[in-house]
Amino acid sequence: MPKVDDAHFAARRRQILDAAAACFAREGFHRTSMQDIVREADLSAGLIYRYFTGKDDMIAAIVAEWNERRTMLLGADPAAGYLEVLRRVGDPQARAELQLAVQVWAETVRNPAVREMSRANVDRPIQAVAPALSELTDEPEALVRVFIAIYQGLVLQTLWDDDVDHAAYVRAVTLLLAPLGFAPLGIAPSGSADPPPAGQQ
Amino acid sequence: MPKVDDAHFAARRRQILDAAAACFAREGFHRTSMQDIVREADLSAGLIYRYFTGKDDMIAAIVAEWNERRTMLLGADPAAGYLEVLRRVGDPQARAELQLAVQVWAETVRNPAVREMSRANVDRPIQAVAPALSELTDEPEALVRVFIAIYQGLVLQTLWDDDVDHAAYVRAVTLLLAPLGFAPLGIAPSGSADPPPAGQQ
Amino acid sequence: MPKVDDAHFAARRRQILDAAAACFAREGFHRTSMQDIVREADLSAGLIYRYFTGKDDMIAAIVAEWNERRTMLLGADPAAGYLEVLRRVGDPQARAELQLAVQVWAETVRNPAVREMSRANVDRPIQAVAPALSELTDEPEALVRVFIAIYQGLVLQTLWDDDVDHAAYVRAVTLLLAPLGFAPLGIAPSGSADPPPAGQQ
Amino acid sequence: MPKVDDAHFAARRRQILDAAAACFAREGFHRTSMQDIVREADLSAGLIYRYFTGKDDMIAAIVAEWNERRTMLLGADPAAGYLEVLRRVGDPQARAELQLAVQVWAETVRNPAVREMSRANVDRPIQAVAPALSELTDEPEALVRVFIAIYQGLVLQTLWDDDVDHAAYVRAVTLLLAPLGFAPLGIAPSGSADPPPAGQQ
DNA sequence: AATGAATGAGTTTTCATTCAT
DNA sequence: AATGAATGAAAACTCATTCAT
Repeated sequence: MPKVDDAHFAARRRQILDAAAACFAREGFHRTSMQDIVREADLSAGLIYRYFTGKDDMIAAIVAEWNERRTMLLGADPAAGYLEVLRRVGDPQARAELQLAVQVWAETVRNPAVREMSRANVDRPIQAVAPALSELTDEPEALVRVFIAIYQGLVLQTLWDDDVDHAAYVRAVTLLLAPLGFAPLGIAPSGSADPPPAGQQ
Repeated sequence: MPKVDDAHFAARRRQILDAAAACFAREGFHRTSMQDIVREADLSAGLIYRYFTGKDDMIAAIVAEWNERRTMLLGADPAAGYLEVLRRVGDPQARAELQLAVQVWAETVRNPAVREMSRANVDRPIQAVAPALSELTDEPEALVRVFIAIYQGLVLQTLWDDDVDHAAYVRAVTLLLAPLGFAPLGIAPSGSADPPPAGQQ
Repeated sequence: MPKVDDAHFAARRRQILDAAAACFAREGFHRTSMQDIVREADLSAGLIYRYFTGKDDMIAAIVAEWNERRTMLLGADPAAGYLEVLRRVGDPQARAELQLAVQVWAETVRNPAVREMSRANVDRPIQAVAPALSELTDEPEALVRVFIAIYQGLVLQTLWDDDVDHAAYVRAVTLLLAPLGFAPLGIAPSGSADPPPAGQQ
Repeated sequence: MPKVDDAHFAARRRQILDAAAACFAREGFHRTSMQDIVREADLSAGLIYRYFTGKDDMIAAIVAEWNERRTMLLGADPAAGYLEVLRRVGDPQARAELQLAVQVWAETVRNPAVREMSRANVDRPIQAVAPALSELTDEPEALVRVFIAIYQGLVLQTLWDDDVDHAAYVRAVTLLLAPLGFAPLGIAPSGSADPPPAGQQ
């Protein structure tokens, strides 16, 4: 087989990363053996090492890819993106992704590279959104952190309980945000509870 | 077995669990070898198996213990306990505990027993607190979930960034909760310790 | 099994080193797998790593031991020792040792630690014997080097030809050395050629 | 196959053998991977197998070639050639060749074909030179063996010590040979470059 | 009760070799 | 003729667990 074109190379890489991500999401990084990935990807052990130097390299690649996707989702309009991300958590199809996210979080503890990437995923929104919040509070960074936490916690709770009511969760979030007059996020207390007290900005 | 032996047994168990928890917090469950624990506990490899049937048993024991502590902290007065727990996240001494929490979260994905315990940690506050919130919203469960998420996300962000301003975070939380007139949690929108000023802002 | 006494430890180490040396002598360092050694020593793979960090560690230990033996042989009386060493080459029982020596020589090329040890095996005799030769030549170091080469070459040639006549070889050496009046080495042209010039001790 | 292809074939073979020899000299036969050779030769993995059946085949080819060169060097006039070979050891440019020689020596232990070739390298000079020495000793074979050993040992010692004084070594050799009136080898006890004093045969 | 030596299956990774293109 | 992607067996090394003492 002569040198294969870039498309093939990319497809193989995809195949490996997808297999790895599936395994990692299921069993975690360190309960997944290279053999597991080889089996899942249905190719030979040796081939993997032409694409990645080892498991850590694959972890890094997966986290980096994940970050890119996240950045793109939030990129254009962080406010709208945030809601989109929040809603996606409730999508049963996204379950593997949530599982993977939690594995990544655990990996941040011992893997500085992964930690930095995850941290960047928090810092970027802070940089992007905090200025717009400075009218509401003089500590806008903390407020963005709370938003992000609200997402992160939802991921965990969704994994632990199939019956989490995501619509209600989003409504509860809007209930909290409405009093801030949080138009920038496009959030309005539509589906639930009382309308925000009049007179509050 | 006389009383002394019970005490001895308990002390040994403690010694092992503490060593294991330290290792797990540092490296995660599945990067920690039994040898690591043996070394940390400074006892013999064989002895561990008289106290635990294997690594999974130790994980279960540690998660169970961790949950007990959590339950106790929140037990009496979940509202007051919540703030206490939130503040503890900022304590540099608690770092290992945060790291361990994240490892437990990752373990919930593949370990049903651990998942059930973690889920119970969410369900219990919901049972305890939701009724008190039903005046504020007709979906109080979701609101409690948000509170818990706010804690969970803070844990992650604290692990990723040494410079998280925990006081500001708590203030941001109070800022969100204030409009709800959230006296039950003892949260007030001012600095932190003061009682909520009448009239707000 | 509780901690075992030093004698047992030493015996195990011996067992491993002997097995390794046998394999190395037969197949060379890098054609010998750890499994080969495990099989030869008739113990488990894991155990080896309680005694040596890896194959390089075993190579180093074997070379070090070999050097010690060599040093001792030459130690007291280098001249007599030299002849003894030379004669040992002809002993069929020593064949494995010769084979091992050649493997060590090959290893010196890429392994600095082994190279230094082998070099020391040349430098030591030079330091010890050269002074005594300074009456015969003003370049005694070179003369010692020649003696050593005469040994090294004999090792090679013995490995290649079962019919090398070692006695004749030793006589040829004495034939060369006799004119130097080389009493210090205790060598006398007994079996061959001309008798040493009269008056020489 | 037209003539051009033969030339091309030979050139490719050269390219592979040179690359292999360089690798082997550096790391030894069994620490050199086919990939190493492929990289050094800058061609494809598959191609090698159109020229050699495998690594052992390449080793055999390299040893055979090496022996040819040696034979040629000594061929015409073993006596003159010997000194030339001895001097070449001191040439820093020849280092790789020395390293390769030692690897070949190690390989003789387990590879009968290589052993036979190396043995032939000793036997040939013995056949060629011993008769001329029979005036000096009735065991001329042993004497030739000593000469060869003097060369072999010098190779080793040169590899272990950059500061070996090769000129002094040659002088020490002549010092030993002088009493034999060893004109046939062209060796004279004076410095080195001078022609042998007249009157000597 | 306690030890830690011993095991052997399992892990990651490398390698010689093949073969479709 | 030449390529280099692909393979799968084997290498080095680790690990949870057992058990004789």
